[in-house]
Amino acid sequence: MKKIPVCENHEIHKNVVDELRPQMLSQEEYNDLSNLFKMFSDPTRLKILSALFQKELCVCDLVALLHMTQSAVSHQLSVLRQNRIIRYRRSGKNIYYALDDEHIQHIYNAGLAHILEEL
Amino acid sequence: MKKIPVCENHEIHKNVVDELRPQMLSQEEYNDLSNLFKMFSDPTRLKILSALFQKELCVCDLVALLHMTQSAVSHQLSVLRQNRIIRYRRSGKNIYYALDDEHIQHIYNAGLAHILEEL
DNA sequence: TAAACATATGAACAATTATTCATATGTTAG
DNA sequence: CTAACATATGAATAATTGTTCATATGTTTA
Repeated sequence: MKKIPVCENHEIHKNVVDELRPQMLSQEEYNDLSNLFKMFSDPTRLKILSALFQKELCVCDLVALLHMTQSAVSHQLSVLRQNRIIRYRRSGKNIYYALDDEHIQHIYNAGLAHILEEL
Repeated sequence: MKKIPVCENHEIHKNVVDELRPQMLSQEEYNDLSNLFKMFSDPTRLKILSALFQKELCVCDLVALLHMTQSAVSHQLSVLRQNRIIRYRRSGKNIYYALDDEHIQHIYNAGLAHILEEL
């Protein structure tokens, strides 16, 4: 004789959950938010972002700075671009990338504060 | 006749890169930081975190709130635990989870501010 | 116009990840 | 002690992801 192992029948717990529910975001908002944080979840992208915090840079600058292939850097720039984290402008043969939003640095710094405190 | 397509020979660009380099973090710091943000890069984990911002909860509360299997929730709790994002305490048959650090909510809010502004 | 340069992009591949299923562990009630 | 409950965990799997390789696109120079 099997029972579903979920404690929804406990009245106390049910009330707790009912109180929480209205405060939750929508599925779409959680998706958007997780996609945003995904942009910060790779070391290469973090390097690119922290370089762009300092100044606008072209792709070859980033390639030289990161010691990575041009293709790998370009692919990550493409991801950041598509998620509106960075923007670009063309200048002759070069394409210069820059941050699209000052929020980005704020998110980055909030994370950095956390890992620097963990010593 | 092939040439390496990297603009390091351009003196201007080289100076730019040399100025940036000392400001960069170490590889290990970028790894730690990306791992931290990875914790926020999944909708299920974000739901768990935003629920725990409000109050300490046991696993079955989260299962009821998220409408997910106990196993899926438990696995994500395990990930968050191992990364020291949340802590737990046992109380009888239940295990209660709570945030380990108030930085977590700060990072979350910084991200949330960004997506809510994008309307 | 052709060659060189700077960057982008598609396909392929290995690595990582979120969930499910089955089962194990630890706790309490009877 | 045994059954029921609450939670954890290992294995399997499908989906996602970061990099590489090869090649395409767009710009400038000669």
